[in-house]
Amino acid sequence: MNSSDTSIKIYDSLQKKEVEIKTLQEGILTVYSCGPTVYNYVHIGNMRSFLTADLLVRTATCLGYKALFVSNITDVGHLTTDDVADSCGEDKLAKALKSKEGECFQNVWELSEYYAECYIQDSEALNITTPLVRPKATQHIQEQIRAIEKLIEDGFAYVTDNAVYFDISKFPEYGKLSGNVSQDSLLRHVREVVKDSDKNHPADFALWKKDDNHLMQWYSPWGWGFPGWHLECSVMAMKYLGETIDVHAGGEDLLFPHHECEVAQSECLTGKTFANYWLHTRFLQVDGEKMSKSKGNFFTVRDLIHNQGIDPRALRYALVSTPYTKPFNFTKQILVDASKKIKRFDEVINKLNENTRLKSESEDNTVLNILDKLYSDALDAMRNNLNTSVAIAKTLGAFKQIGSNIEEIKGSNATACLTLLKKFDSLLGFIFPKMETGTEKSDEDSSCQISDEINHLLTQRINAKKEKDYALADSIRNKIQEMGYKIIDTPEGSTVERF
RNA sequence: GGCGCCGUACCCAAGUGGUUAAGGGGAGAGUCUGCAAAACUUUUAUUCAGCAGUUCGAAUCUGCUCGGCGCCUCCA
Repeated sequence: MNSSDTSIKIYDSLQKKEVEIKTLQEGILTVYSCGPTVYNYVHIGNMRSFLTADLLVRTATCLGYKALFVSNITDVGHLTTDDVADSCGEDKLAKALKSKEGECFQNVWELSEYYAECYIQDSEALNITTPLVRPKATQHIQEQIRAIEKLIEDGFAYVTDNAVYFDISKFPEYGKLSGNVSQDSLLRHVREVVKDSDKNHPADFALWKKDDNHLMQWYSPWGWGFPGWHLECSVMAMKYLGETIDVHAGGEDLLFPHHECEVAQSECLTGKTFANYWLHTRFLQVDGEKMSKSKGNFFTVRDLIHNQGIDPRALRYALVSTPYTKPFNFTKQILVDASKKIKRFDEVINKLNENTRLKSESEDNTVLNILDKLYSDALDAMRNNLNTSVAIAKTLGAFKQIGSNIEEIKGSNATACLTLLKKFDSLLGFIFPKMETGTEKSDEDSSCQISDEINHLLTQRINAKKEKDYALADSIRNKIQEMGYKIIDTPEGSTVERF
């Protein structure tokens, strides 16, 4: 690998090995990332998988690709038992409406609108690249109906009294993505829940459900009803990115049935490969266990950022600290470590900003050259299957480099360092704070809450120190610490900050 | 039952045929400091779950054993 190499390697779930991405069009990378079903706030596990797509897009962009990125919002059709091909069970949105949290909404439309908006806010907080389009399933019903009509016309789908189904026997490759090729594994869990005796094969999946009682329904050639969950992604990916896309990303759980079904219906629609590469993010665990509400180890992005005061950059740092190919064990410790690093970033950046105003004394570019090399190493790591662990190590190396030479880095050198750090930031996205639009309050928070009382104590301590009354100085420090602040003495004076 | 993953220091973790086996946390030492804290410098795995094999060469490939886990079942 050398610095002019712009190839990107990823682990492709279809080929089940690491491969180099050959884009369909030179210099353009199309990425479709499966977004959330908006029936609740997104949690950190959702975000980890969205972050994978984001990192791929960032890496490609840093390498000079034009990355075309689309990420959907599922706001209809995702049933609670979509696993089974029959798509029976309750609509997730309808179920959410009936739940306690759902009481404040007039209807499912309002509910999905609300959670979709929250999802976008949370994505932005975590500095996830804004997609070109965030298509919603409900805004693409006509496209889905047309796709179903074509599938029926071409003999890939059939109609029963209850639904329109995709006929998996017409697509011999069904199962190629998930490895669920045996009849046994296809049938295993379908048997118990067959609701439609007119189905050809129990594993045939629904493209359209006839249901004139559903809370969200549309009129179709097959009467009132709603689309199946899998079709929306096929239709929207093709609409915005073309019949074949380069990379399709999502959580590992989507591999089957969701992505398997997408492949089948898309490839039957167009006769072309749907996605050349499949990128699946492994699950996130919390303290070694699966994250679930019942275990009480369930974290939403909003809760951590807004209620627990976690810097969104620290959360982002933590969530990407282990490559997407490995399960990630989220712990409080990781978040604490990440927060410390972010704080350090800020300190270094502030100091650099101050130093830009000083006159540069030397023409020595050693540090800059080292930083340049570290950046190219980080980019190489990202090209190599999004190895965030190494990329982060290189980033920390850069900060260490600057930190140990900070007094010598002045003027144009300081400016050049900041420019380089911005390159690291465009790759990894957690170094510089996002420009806040007034919702974030952490800055004022810390300054506001340093009350007059504390400032008074601080002054008293400084005076005590001047008079070499260290016993008094220490007792004042203890007092301040009891109030939840720690003292930082610098050559320029003393300040406090929250623990 | 089927498919798949993982086991690297006290902890997290990168590394997938030849490297001094990254990086972070923790712990120890030093610089600075009245003392702390922070920061900086530095030390911390002759060894990669075990055994056998392939190879000039293995953490990395193959086989077996032991241990942990995921998916196929709500999920990103």
